[in-house]
Amino acid sequence: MQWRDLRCGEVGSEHVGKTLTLAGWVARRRDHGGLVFIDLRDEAGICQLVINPERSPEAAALAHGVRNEFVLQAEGQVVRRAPEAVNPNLATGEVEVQVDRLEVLSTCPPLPFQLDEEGVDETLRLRYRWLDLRRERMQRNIRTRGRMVSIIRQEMERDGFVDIETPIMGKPTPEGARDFLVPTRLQPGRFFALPQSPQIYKQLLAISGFERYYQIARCFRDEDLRADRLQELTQLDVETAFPDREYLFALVERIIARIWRELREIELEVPFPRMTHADAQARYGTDKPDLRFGLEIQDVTELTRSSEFGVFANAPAVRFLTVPQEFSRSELEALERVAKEWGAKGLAYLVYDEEGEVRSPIAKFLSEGELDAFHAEPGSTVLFGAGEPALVARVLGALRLHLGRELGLIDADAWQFLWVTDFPLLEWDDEEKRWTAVHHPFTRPTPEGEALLDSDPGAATAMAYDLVANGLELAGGSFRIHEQALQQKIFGLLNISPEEQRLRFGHLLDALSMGAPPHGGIASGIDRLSMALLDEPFIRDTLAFPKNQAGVDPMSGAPTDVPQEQLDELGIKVVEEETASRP
RNA sequence: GGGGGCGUAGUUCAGCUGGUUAGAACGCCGGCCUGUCACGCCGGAGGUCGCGGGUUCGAGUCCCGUCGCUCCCGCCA
Repeated sequence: MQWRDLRCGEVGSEHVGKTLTLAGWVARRRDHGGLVFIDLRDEAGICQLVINPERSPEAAALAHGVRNEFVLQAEGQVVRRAPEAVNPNLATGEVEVQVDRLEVLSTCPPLPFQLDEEGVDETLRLRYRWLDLRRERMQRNIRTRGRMVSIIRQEMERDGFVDIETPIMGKPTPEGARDFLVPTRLQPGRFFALPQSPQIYKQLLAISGFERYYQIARCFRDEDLRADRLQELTQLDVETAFPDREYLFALVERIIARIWRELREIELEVPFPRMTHADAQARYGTDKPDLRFGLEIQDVTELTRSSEFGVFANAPAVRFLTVPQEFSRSELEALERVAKEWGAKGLAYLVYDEEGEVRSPIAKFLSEGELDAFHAEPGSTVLFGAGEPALVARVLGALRLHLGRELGLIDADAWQFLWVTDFPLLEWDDEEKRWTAVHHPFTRPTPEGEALLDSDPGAATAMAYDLVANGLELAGGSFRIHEQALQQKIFGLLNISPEEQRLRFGHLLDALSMGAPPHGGIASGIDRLSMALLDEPFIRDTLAFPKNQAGVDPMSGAPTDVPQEQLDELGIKVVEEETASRP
């Protein structure tokens, strides 16, 4: 019998005297009154061993000198501990075992950091990740993530999706993120690329007749890391032939609802609400609105077109936020700094004090009609954004989020899932002077969008959608282009020449020409999903072995230099030493 | 590529405007304690204040540079 079986219920007298064999880490040892107490930790929790030197001199001798984090194996009998007879704040488990025999399986020096301490330097934690992972929180994260993936697989297979692996070594992609490249000895001077996603493969599978494909796929992007961003990420990758958006949304809702129900005991309301991308931009200034609080953006562009205030009159967009708080001069300066960080030139405001009097440097330029339109309750502040619509949205969206956090408007226990639909198809890149794909170049325009491709491509909408939860993007997908001609047209708009199209995407274009069914799907970041599920602010703590923010693994030291012979074989010459220091 | 923050004992941190031998807690080592459980009590070891330079009679503290970490912007179809 294992002690963890006892923990399912209360330890009763029927258990007393049962012999147990158990093994685990020594979490703590105390000597008291001639007895030795050892808190033994295994994956199920903590149980306490009591060693009486008179009853088992052998065990006592072994226990002597045992510090934290040794590995022990012990045999002994369960001792019942009546709750009223012991400290009610019993911290080391409900089961106590009187030890008859004990063996030290493995010894340990003092640890480089204490496992019960929070805020330990991340480099240190990553360097000794095998210790860090012993901590309760990390055990919970990794185990919960495993159970989450298991639920995902069950649900996908229940609906007849086939798990198909796709190559890790593939072809570099010209669009999107930077590729990780892999040289090969058999083809010196040529490179594979690690997949940024299995996008083209899954489309080819749909064309092959696998009408329901899924994969828990590893993806790689050689871009800078963030608290919620990895270079090497895992995603649930889904593709269907003859796609049905309602089915895909319902599938994802079903999976997520089950995950939250079984792993968090939270019942989510399904179906999740929906909002168009245009609506999200206008009302929340972002494509991933956090709906746990209001503070919506309002538009007054029409009204201010004839304003006496030049900044408003000349701006292509004027919008504002009404905040239920009277800000001081210094608070407004701090808010202006936030606005400037996001690209605003300044921050115009109207403060209504407790008497309802207006305090503002711009009030004197505003007409009666304007002041009426902006009017707010006493003890509140109106914050303006004026300029290009995209900029105004970005600035006010950032201010809204900043204020939501600062003013404590966010209900930390709430879960606000949201489908954002009808994304734009294309986006103008001012630096490169060309259109780029908002989602990816294989995304299908809506029928209305397709009609606009020649006249006003920037206004074309796409059959693309994202799932957002509490302001975090958890999934995204689209219907794909399944006609060769339309795909070529989009490539053309993206400024990819026919020669380049052939070179980069010849296989896809050929496949599209050979009876490709309509297809589409969705992908969801498992790491982000874990973050949300676990309430973890840092994505790296949802992974067993992450890299640090510099993309380095402090444990192994990777990436490292390689011997010259290895490079010679690959036909690679390293021209310039990187300035980054080596571990 | 740019901006902010941090770097002091094994760990987490304190160290005000520059001023004796740089502190605390936890951890570690030794001793005491007959049921401890954040045990308690007594004692002890442990520091190139990231590194280099400068200002000063005097620098953990001020200045410059540099390295590392972290958060953000850019970037992330």
